[in-house]
Formats: sequence, structure tokens, C-alpha cells
Amino acid sequence: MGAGKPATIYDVAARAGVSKSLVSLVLQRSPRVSQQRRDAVLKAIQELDYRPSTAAVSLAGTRSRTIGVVLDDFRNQWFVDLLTGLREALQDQGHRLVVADRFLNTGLDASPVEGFLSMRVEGIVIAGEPDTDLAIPASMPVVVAGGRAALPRADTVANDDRAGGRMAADHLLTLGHTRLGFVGARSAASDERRAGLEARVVSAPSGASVAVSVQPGEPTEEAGSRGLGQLLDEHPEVTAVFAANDVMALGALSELAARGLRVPEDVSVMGYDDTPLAATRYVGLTSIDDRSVEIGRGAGERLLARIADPALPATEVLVEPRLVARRTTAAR
Amino acid sequence: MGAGKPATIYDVAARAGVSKSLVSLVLQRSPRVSQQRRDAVLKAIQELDYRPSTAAVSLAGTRSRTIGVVLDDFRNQWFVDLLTGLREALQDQGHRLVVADRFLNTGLDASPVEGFLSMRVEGIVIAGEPDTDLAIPASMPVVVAGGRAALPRADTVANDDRAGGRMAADHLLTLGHTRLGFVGARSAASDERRAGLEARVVSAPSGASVAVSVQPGEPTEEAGSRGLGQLLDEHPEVTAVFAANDVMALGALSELAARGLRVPEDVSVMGYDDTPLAATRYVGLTSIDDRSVEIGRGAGERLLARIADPALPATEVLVEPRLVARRTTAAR
DNA sequence: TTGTAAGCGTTATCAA
DNA sequence: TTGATAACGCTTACAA
Repeated sequence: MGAGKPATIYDVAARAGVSKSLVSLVLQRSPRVSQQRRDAVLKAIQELDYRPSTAAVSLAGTRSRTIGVVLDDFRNQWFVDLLTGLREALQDQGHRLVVADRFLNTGLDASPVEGFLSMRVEGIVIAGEPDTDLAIPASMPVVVAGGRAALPRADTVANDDRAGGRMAADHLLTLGHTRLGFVGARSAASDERRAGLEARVVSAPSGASVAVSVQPGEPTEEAGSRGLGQLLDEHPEVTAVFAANDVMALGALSELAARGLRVPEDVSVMGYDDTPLAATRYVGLTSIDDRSVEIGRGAGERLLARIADPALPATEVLVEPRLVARRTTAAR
Repeated sequence: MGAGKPATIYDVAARAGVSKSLVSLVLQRSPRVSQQRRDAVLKAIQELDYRPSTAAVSLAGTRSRTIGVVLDDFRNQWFVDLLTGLREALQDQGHRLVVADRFLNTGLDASPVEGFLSMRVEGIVIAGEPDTDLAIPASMPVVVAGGRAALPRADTVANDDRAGGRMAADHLLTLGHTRLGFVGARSAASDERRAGLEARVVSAPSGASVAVSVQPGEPTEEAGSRGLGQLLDEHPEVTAVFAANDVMALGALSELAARGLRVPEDVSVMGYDDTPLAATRYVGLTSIDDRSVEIGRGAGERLLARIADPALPATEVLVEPRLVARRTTAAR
């Protein structure tokens, strides 16, 4: 099955007894080819195990049919669902997806974006918060998926964090909790989620309240532990905690365990993002699903539209999240 | 910063007042270019924001300087460390890495390998267990990283699962446990890990023993729970359990919690792979680190060697794992 | 419906 | 040290 040098379109043409153009037409599924020639070409392709060179195709053609996806870090699992959505929207339209995280080809390219520009991608998807110094030419179609810092001329498709915060509030209030706590970090997403929570609690008829602990630095498990510690030290009356994300929620859970408090009997805990972690039976964390698949699909569609018409105004789409109740939250 | 059409080598040549060949030489860091011309070219490149087209480069050049990495699934986080190792070995040698999971461009390419062949990659890294039906030409340099099913002419760099099993045994025996349990699945890795465990226990002076539960199907959290259940039902004397991987260990943990057994006071538990999950404070799972970074580096080096000399015989390298003790194991 | 020929943006081979 | 010029493998008018 393996030859030395890969077959070229010339080899196929020669073997099928036609011109290279005819082979090219068959490759592009042109209807204006006689069945007879088509079959001959297909047969030759099979026999030679021919595969068009993407380099030659994108060099000769007018479009590269390639989309670059920039991830901040392969460690942040949420991109997996995002990719699923992007695939649905882009791949099925004949676009090839190329993914790179911030470090993938550093040393060769100054940044993943540089690499994509060299590849002459037709559009770029930034997954998550865009780096501030991404030098993307104004003419390149870009959509930010899941991030909030709007790039100059980019579309944005993101989770509605504020709505998610409201959902968290509704869930906990419905369970009968009136002394709520919020553990977050210094980030736009965390702020929005807290704002949604507070807005809902304030307008609740029951006179409920929220105690807040915002930690400096990254929203890590450790920050979650610290945050929960501070919260309970200052507000021991709190019976339900909403963490800005699942990782911080995990930190909260471990701190509660360290303090001998049971979940959910003594304190209810919920997170945000609905990571695989939350979904495990062992953790079973109530969380807010940010609907990454939807975000990916939306981002892909938006990108396609912008590629078709680069003059389109930049839009911002918010995707409604969804609550997933598990065993870390219970009625008071 | 963004123009309409990207600048070409012609534009650069014209602006610098030299020939395209000269520009090409500068691009390739050729020493045989006068400082004066070089500066002029570099200046023009800057001013035009020029970036060589990878398509044109790989079409005209003799090598694509691109390596394809096939992942089974972006969900399996272990590839992250593997990539780090691959980067160290390949990227720094001027090779570009392209990653694809099994589904990334299905519909366009029949498989990720097909896509890589179209890109004319110089080598392929298969991360994990290779699909049986990967049609890779014999002439393509391939190395399997982290998998065991040796492809015909491929090098293999993998974790020494049997050694890992022995380490698990040593750890638990040292802690004073004599009634051990193993919870695994039907896979080569699981078998090796069990074999290592048993070999060590059998040769222990203390007359220790291992009860085994091998679950059918995938090695999931649920299988871990089931396995642990069976194990304890049949062998209530077991005080320490070694699971074939962290996910199954998580299942074991949740089943233990469901049965009201404390970890590690009543039962010690350990897993394998040292996933991020295990490393969280909340889970704190003792595990065996399979040293994915090392595997990646080894695979990259091996691939480079094979690219340089395709006639090299296929080798198999085993990387020594490392035990990471956390809070789920304790002295009896 | 098919073939001819001119690019696409580079590298590589010669000469100069 | 530099510059023509021919590939590289394909697409795409334009002709036939």
C-alpha cells in the first residue's frame, strides 16, 4: 500500500489516459464529466493510492478552505465540546480545521496566529479569552468563542454568564437556602456570574442574602479552598455556596471536608462549566453547563457568514446556559 | 497592520531592490548573503508584514518539515504532556506539529492519517493505541507513543506498565497491606499492570495475596465502581486496592463512599496515570505517573532518527514510571 | 465534454 | 554573492 514518492495528478492522468484538468474536474466533483472518463480516473486514483497535495491545492486554488482555531491551553477541556460545535458548522461545509494552543509551534511561529497566517487560513476562531497582543490583520475574519474581551473587529459568541448566575440563584433559593455564598476570582466571567446571582437574590421575596469572597490570582482549586475558608469564617450562617467555576468548587469541597462539614447535608455547593470532573459520580457536582457545543456551532456559523461578507458588522451572541443538578446541592 | 492580499516574495524583492532568490536565501538564513542586502530584505519583510506561504514552501521545497500527531480523543488529557515532550524533541528541530484527533476532519479526510498524507508530513506520531485499520504507507516514518499494539514497521515508546504494577505492589506492601485487590479492565495495559502487581506480591516474603476483578468493556468510572463492589463482596478482607487507571480508581472511591468505608482509614486506593484529577486536593489520589513528557520526547527523537534513516529497525522503548503518593493510601 | 496553457509563491539549480 | 529560470502539484480560464 505504500510507494516511494506519492502519486501526483500527472500520474493519475497518464494512467487514466486523460489530461490533468480532467482529473482535477473529477476531484472537484464537477458534473460536466462523462461517466466513462470519471470511472477511469477514479480507478486510477484507487490504484495509485492518490491523494491531492493540500499544499498544491491551496497554492493553486483561490481559497485555502482552512480555519485556524486558537486555544489558550489544551489543558482546559472545555475546548473539546467547542470543537464539536465548530466541526458541525465548518467541517461539514468543506472547511478544514487546524488547532493550535498558545505554545504549539512557538519557535517556528511567534504565535499560533502567525502560523495560521502563513497557512493562509480563511478565518480564525479564538477559543476563550484572546491574548491582548494577537496581531491579526483587520482583513482576517475572526470570531471569539467563549471569551468576552471583544477584539476590535471580531464577532463574539459566548456563554451568558449573568444568566448562569441567575440560574444558580434560582436553584439554591428554590431549595430553601437564604444565606448564600459566592466564591470567585478576579475575572470578567466570575464578575458576571456573581452579578447574576446577586441580582436574583436581591429581588427574591424572602429577604435572602449573598456573602461574597473574591480571591486574587487565577481561579484555581486552591483559590477555591481559600475563598470558602474566608467565607465561612466571616459568615458561618451560609448554607449554600456558588463557585465561579468547577475547579474552584472542587477547592471549596475539599475545604469543607477538611472542616468536617458534609455536602450537601451541611452546605450545598455548586460550580460552573459542567466539566467532566463535575460529571463524575465521585464528585457529582451541581453545575451550570455553558453549552460549549452550541457556542462552537454559533461561532462557526458566524465565521462562515463573515467570510462570505467581510463587511458584516461585528455581533455579540450570548448562549443561554443550563443547570445540571447533581448531588452536591440539596434542600435545606 | 492588515493589508488586503498578503505580501509575496516578489513584493519583498521589489521593495528591497533584489531578486526573489536573494530573499529566499535570507529566509533560509543562508550565510552567503551580504549584510547590506540582508538588512534591506529584512527591512522590506518588516514593512510589508511578509510571511512565507507554507503551501508554497512545502510545494517547492524538498521537505514539508511537518509532523502529524494522531490522538485518539482530545478528551484523554494525557496527550497534553505527550505534546510537551514532542515539542521539545521536534519543534525545536524546526519541525511543525499538527494535531488531529480521530474525528477532527472526518468528512474531508477518511481519517486523520489521510489528512496527514495529503499534507505530505514527514512523519506520524500515533498517541495511544493505534486504530487497527490505519492505512499508513510503509515508507512513512511512524512511532507509536504510549500504545502497545505495535504497528508493523513502527517504533514504540511506552510506559513500562509492568514496572508500574510492581511499584504499586511495593508501595502497598511497604505500608503493611497484605490483602491486596486489583480492579481492572480488559486491555493490554491493565493486564500488564496487574501482572506486575502480582509478580511482586507473590515474591514478597510476607505471604501476601491479590484478589482480582477484571471488568468487561471500557475502563470507566462505572466499571471501577462495579469492580470494587465485586472485589469486596468476594474478598472483604482486602485493605488496599490498585486500580488499572485513575478513572477506575475514582469509581472505586465513590463505591467505597457509598458503602460507608473511609479512605484511607478502612481501605487504601491507588490508580495509574497520574491524571490532573488525581492531583487535585479534593481527590488526592495516589497514582503512578506514566511520564508522558518523557514518552513524548523519546518518541520525537526516535521519529527524527527514522526520518533521517528510514531503514532503521523498529525498536521498542519502555519508560520507567514513577509513584506519586497522596492521601488515598496509608499504613495499615 | 475535454485539453492546453498560464499561473499560484516558493525552492533549487545553474550561470554569471 | 547574486540573479535567471525551471520545477513543485494543482486550479482555472480559455480553446477546441
